[in-house]
Amino acid sequence: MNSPIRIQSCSNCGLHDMCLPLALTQPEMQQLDGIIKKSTPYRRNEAIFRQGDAFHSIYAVRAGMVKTTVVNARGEEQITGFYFPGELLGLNGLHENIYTGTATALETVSLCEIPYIKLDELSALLPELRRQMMRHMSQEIADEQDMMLVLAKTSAEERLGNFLLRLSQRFKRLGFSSTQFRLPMSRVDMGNYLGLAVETVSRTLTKLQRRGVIKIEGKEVTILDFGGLTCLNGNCDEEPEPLRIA
Amino acid sequence: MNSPIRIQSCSNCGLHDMCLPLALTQPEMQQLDGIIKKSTPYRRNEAIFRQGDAFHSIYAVRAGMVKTTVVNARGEEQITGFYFPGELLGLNGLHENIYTGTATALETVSLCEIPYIKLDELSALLPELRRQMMRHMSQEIADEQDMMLVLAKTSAEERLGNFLLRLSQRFKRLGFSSTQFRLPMSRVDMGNYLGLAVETVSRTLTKLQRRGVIKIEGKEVTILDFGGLTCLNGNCDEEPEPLRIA
DNA sequence: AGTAAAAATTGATTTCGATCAAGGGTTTTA
DNA sequence: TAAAACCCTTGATCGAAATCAATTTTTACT
Repeated sequence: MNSPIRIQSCSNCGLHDMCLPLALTQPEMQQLDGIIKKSTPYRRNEAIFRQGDAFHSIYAVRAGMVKTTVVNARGEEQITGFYFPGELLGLNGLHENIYTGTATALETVSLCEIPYIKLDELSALLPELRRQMMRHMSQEIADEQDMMLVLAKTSAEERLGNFLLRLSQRFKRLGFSSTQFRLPMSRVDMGNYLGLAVETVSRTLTKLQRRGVIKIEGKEVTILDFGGLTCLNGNCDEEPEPLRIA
Repeated sequence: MNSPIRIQSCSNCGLHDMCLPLALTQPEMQQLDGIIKKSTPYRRNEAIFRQGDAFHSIYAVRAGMVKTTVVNARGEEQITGFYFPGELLGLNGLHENIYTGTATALETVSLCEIPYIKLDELSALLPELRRQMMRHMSQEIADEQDMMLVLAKTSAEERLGNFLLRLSQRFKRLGFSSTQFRLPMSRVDMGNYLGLAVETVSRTLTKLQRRGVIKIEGKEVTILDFGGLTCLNGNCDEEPEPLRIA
């Protein structure tokens, strides 16, 4: 039913499958084991770290999905990202040694914990891992800038289309079907992330379904027409077909 | 008239004033000089790097202000940030060796260029500089997440209020007045950054002025009531005074 | 299994900000 | 110093999505 996405542990770094192909010697592997802790699993809705907590670790997702949120002074909450296996959590904690957001498990989640104080030690041992981490940070900056564009400039339909496409790509990268997958988050969460009311999310999904671009049954999504979705992002010449109401 | 904000070069790292207080020996300083290039000044509207260019360098702003933009497939452009002296440009280029955005000088700008291929060399020479860079990246991630919240959840008034406050803080950090400063960007740019139409920016600034929170004459801003602005961000108990039309 | 609680859908109405339109200012450039 | 290009402001209208409201479906719990 609600089984989390699970991937094999990376045979090179022991973190996850998405690692660089590092060529490690046996003693290096053992050293690594002493630094990186495999955490006990987190359950649905359990917090991994909270906004304002003292920063102590970066986490790599091994299985399951995680959301991160920030809260402003007025108490409004914004989901800032969904994290898949192979992605890193807590990168925004380094600059002032405080987590600037909260990470919550969307389902049963298992993680690797990399204590911050071991980071230099780790860097020395594995310079490639450090570079990898910087690439992850760079990726996150680029992704968030794209998200700013989405939030500032696009319609509800475009946002949902873009969102589904990006989910699809990530499932594909993990070796799962890119045309059929299970949404790990609620409609409320989608709306929160995309800056839309739940009602708008629901209506828009229905609209896309009527148009024959997707099929959606509860949390199960099937993408029927990638072209139609890509169109919404402007990657096509013609405008999408206007909805013809029966 | 249009003189860029200029700060003294950092006596430690030679990059800028905002650096960590690094204790460098004379030979270390000389090595650094060979790695970091002081670029020729860029003029208003000149591009420093463009979206899609091969990634080659990270830049530190020494004087003047810079904006960065991303463009989506439909050709819509979004300003993703304004960069002040002491801040780093190009951090989003590392992950796939391509700049994922464009950086443009808002006024005459001088920069330090740190070639990417020298980055490892530099890291070895100055581990503290590497940590500093990671902190900058972390800061950028956190800032952008805050911006996502602003774009997804707040009204035009709140966005402008938040924007002016953050500008004010940055001017203060550079040793300038936090209550009176010159906006380095046009109303169009503000609107673009904040996800608002120019007309809305203009109207909202007028409204804030009528309410006596700010005074604005062209590009010169005076903040008259910090409390009033902070209120807009939810950092106060009472709601802001509704505008009483004369 | 049965019930309570939570999540999702659909409809009606309202609202904030986009868009359209026009006029006045202010820098550039020749 | 003209004129051209751009920038800013204000007004009127319109529309996409928020909000309010009600029902149905799904999930969680005893």
